[in-house]
Amino acid sequence: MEFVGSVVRGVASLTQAMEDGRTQMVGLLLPSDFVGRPGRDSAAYDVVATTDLVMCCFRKKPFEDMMVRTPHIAQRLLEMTLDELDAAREWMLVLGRKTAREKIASLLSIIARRDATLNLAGVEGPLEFDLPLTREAMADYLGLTLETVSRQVNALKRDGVIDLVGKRHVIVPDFDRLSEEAGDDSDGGMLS
Amino acid sequence: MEFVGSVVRGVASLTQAMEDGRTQMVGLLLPSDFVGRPGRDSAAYDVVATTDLVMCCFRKKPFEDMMVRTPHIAQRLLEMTLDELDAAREWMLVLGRKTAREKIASLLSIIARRDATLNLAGVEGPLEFDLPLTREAMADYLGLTLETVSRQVNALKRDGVIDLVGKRHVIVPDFDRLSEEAGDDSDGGMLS
DNA sequence: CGTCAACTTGATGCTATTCAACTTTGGTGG
DNA sequence: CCACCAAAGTTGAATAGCATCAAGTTGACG
Repeated sequence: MEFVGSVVRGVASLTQAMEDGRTQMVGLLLPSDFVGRPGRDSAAYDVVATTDLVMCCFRKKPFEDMMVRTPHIAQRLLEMTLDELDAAREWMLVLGRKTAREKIASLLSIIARRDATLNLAGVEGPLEFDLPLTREAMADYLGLTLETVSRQVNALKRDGVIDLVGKRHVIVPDFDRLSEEAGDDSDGGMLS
Repeated sequence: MEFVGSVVRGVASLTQAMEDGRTQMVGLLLPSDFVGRPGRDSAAYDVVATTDLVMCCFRKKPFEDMMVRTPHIAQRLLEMTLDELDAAREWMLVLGRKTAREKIASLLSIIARRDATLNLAGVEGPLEFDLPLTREAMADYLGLTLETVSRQVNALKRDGVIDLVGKRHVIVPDFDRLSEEAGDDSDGGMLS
């Protein structure tokens, strides 16, 4: 990898594969995410664009030089890396302990939240967004098969947790309901 | 969390839990690992010692001040965090895509490797170490139940991949064999 | 020698996978 | 404009793998 940079528009995925073809997505790169590993040569993972993608890139070497000269940048990068580490660990809980339905709900919840904050919408009222992933990509992210993804997405639709327009456009009428389904259950017992 | 520090002796675990009790270990802290989150107050996870533990601690505030004054430290910390991120992502593949048997083999493989590098032993000949984790802790790390852990550990023993002395002391006669079982299959096809 | 936590083992059921067929969608060229 | 195709997605039936529940067993320690 000759470059580092950050995603401006579109979605890319970071995947890891075994020789027999089993694949796990280990990172979802949405707009504003940083890509690359200053101080490392090894490209440990495959980076693949899953939609049309616009990135803002720097040659790695000059960037690293700048890092050494500008302590602020290293500190900012450390913060971003800690955020990524948090995200990775949150995802470990999803992969290790959640059911298929909860996994789907978790993914939709994350994308919805990201999309909402980016599009300056409040968390009130129905959220709405396009899935930037195929069913197969979702399966690779969630540690499921694409068939199971399909079944559970449609189950959530049948149960009114989400609504679908076509196969990719998702409407979330009640975000708290989705969070419950994800097992995140943020609010606990709100009133009394 | 008032402190940051690093593990000197013993093992601690970083876990995340859902309200209903499901638990996922998101990090295994072995000697030389760093603990804590400079620049963050939130204690996002539970840190629990799983054996007797000796740590080398600093109060967080002075440590952060030192970080600002000494760019080197921030850069070293960034490297360590990137390593942790790699480890977390490797573990995502384990959690998402590996079978119970492969998960067990992966865990043993990691502990064996860590233990070997720490005890300055080569990777040749039989490796030998004590499991620093109960079956339940292993289950929480692997996203399995403790019963499945027990069954698969004993299956690996029956198949001669490992040998057990008591319930905790593990002997690995052939590390490559263990790697194969873990699905890591490093060597591929060595001779022709 | 009794007790408790860690661990093992067995029987059963459920969830997600597997394999296979089928449908929908969007794009291409006749 | 429509027939055709490939890629994406859906659906069904059968099965495997792990979870669950329920007894046991072992080993360390008072």
